[in-house]
Formats: sequence, structure tokens, C-alpha cells
Amino acid sequence: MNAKRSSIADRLLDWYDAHGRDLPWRAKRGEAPDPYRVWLSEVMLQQTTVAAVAPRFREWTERWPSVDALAAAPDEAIMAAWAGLGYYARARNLVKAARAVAAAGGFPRTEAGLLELPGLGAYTAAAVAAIAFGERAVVVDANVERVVARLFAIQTPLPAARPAIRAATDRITPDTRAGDFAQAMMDLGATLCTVRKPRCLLCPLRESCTAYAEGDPARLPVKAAKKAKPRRHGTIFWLERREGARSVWLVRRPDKGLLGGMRALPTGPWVDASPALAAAPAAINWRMLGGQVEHGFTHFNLTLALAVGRGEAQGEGEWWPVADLAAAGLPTLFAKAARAVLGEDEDGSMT
DNA sequence: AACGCGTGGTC
DNA sequence: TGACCAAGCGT
Repeated sequence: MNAKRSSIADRLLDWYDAHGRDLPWRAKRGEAPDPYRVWLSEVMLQQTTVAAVAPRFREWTERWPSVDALAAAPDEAIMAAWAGLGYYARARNLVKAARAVAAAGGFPRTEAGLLELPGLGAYTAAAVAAIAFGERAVVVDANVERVVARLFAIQTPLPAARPAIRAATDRITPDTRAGDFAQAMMDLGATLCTVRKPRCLLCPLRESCTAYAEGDPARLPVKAAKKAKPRRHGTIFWLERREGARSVWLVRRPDKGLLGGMRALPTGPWVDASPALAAAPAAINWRMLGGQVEHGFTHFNLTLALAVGRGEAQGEGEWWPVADLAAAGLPTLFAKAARAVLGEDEDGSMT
């Protein structure tokens, strides 16, 4: 059978066997995959780059080598360990899922069962079912959407094109090695069939690719226009106590919403106009620092003024030794603000 | 169905 | 250099 007649899946799997990436969560050839590592890596990789995840995955699995170990850990330790990775609902759901799995004595072994776990949606349930358990599941992430939209020259803009893309992916998914097929599609999307400047001359599927034949594969997939990001303003309060080791007042953010459940510096409301001292955690004389902190979220940009003061705190929170702030597990926004206050910021994010 | 939800890299 | 984007999920 020549290359032209062999299936897309066959050619892709041959390419994967020769050129697939060596990633820390992938089982070595001939070894059985560990569902815990597959699940953890898939959750970490949701909307997060391989480069960002790799070191965090290694640290995490060294500290908590099994789902039972993770299930036994305190919430606070898990949330702090997730700090900096973003999308903190993933960590909240990770805790719940780990305890459900530990209580059940193991992971569900089917796509439908996995879909019941918190934090596993259509993509992750299919990926874990295929990669960890060998089920023939149809795995569609942003890489697969791009590859498939180009292979079949699907012109419909995303997200309206999703049903057609899923159906096309189903048609080319093999009955065996569905997990390798999914990982191969993602490797292809990450290394050759990239958003900009795809390297079509190296692509094992070039002969089957309609977008390549038509001459401008980078044009696909078409995407709906995005809304402009508003800018909001707020104040971060850096409160130190007067006595004892140098300590700063930290609060825990509400479980739902932005940065939910994470340790944080107190903030006032985030509003459209300029900041004020509303909602300060102490009625003291605050000193406003000259610089501001800029931070971008998915759906808005934030400019934060920094108020510094000394005194007794009001409300719930804890005094945290400044020397040990790295262990508090602050989300990047607050870590950035702390650096600015402590004058450790050399890269110009103070404006 | 559209929106809320983080962060860092890329060009 | 700011806009775009990444192994999406929950509501």
C-alpha cells in the first residue's frame, strides 16, 4: 500500500512514532500509562503551554506521586501549589476530583465516567479515556481544530464550525491507538501545523490537505472577532504590623470568581474610574506609592495603585512573614504587587 | 450560547 | 508593543 492510499491515521501515527515529542507525562514506549499522571497533565495543560506546565508537573508529581496522596493533602497546600498557573477553578476542581477518585478506589475507565468528574469536560474526558485507557474517543482541542479545519478546508468560522470539525475528526480517528492519534494530532499542531507559518513541507498529511492544495493554509481556521478588553482600576493594600517579625496582612479570596480561593493581598473594588481607599483593611493613614502595577486578565486589563500602611488589621486574614512570602502561594498579580512594594522589581513593571 | 476565568510567550 | 494565543470548563 503506498503512502497516498494509506489512511490519514496511519501516516500520522508513523510520523508520531518517529517525531513525537518526549514529554514528562508521557509513558515510555512499552510502559502502561498512569491515569493519575495523564489526568493531572491534561488539567494543567488546559489553556496552558507545554513550556509552562513541564516544570510544574515534575514538582507536583514528586510531591504528590499518586491520586491518593493528592486526595490526602490539605486544600490550602494544593491551592498554593497551583499559584502562578492561572485558571484557579482548575485547582479547586482538582481537589474535588482527586477525593472522589480516591474514595471510589480509582479513576473511571470510560469517557462517560470521566466526564462526571469536576474539571473534566468534553476534551479532557476524551483525552484521558483515549490516552490512559485506550478507549476510542474523539479528542478535539484547539490543535485538532486547526489541523482538521485545514485538512478539510472548513471555511465556517469558529466556534460555529465545532460540530463539523468534530464529525470530521471522528471520521479520521482510528479504532486502535486513539490516544497516540490524539497526541500525534496535538504534536502536529504544535510543531508543524502552527497558527502562523505552518511548515507544510514537513507535514505527513500534506498530500491529503485541502487547505495546502488551495495555497493558503494559515488562513484557516477562521475565527470570530474578539471583543475589546476594558481597563479597570483598583488599589492593593500592603499592611504591615508594628511589632514582631516583619509581616504583611494576607486574606483569602472568596471561593467563586476571579482568583477564587487563593491567598491574596487585600484589594478595594475594581472599577472603571480611578482608584480610592475604599474597602481598606484598616482605618489608618495610607501612603500611596508612586508606581502602579499593570496586569492583564483574559477579559480585562487592570491598573493597580499601591497603598502602604502600618497598623492593626480588621476582618479575616493572617499575618504572613515577609521573608517567607514565596511560600504563601500568591497568584501572579499579587506576587507582582509584592515585588513592586518591596522594590525588587527590576524589569520595569513599575510605571 | 456567550461569558467569566490567568498567565506567559510570540511577533 | 499590543494583540493574539495556548492540550477548556462551568454556568
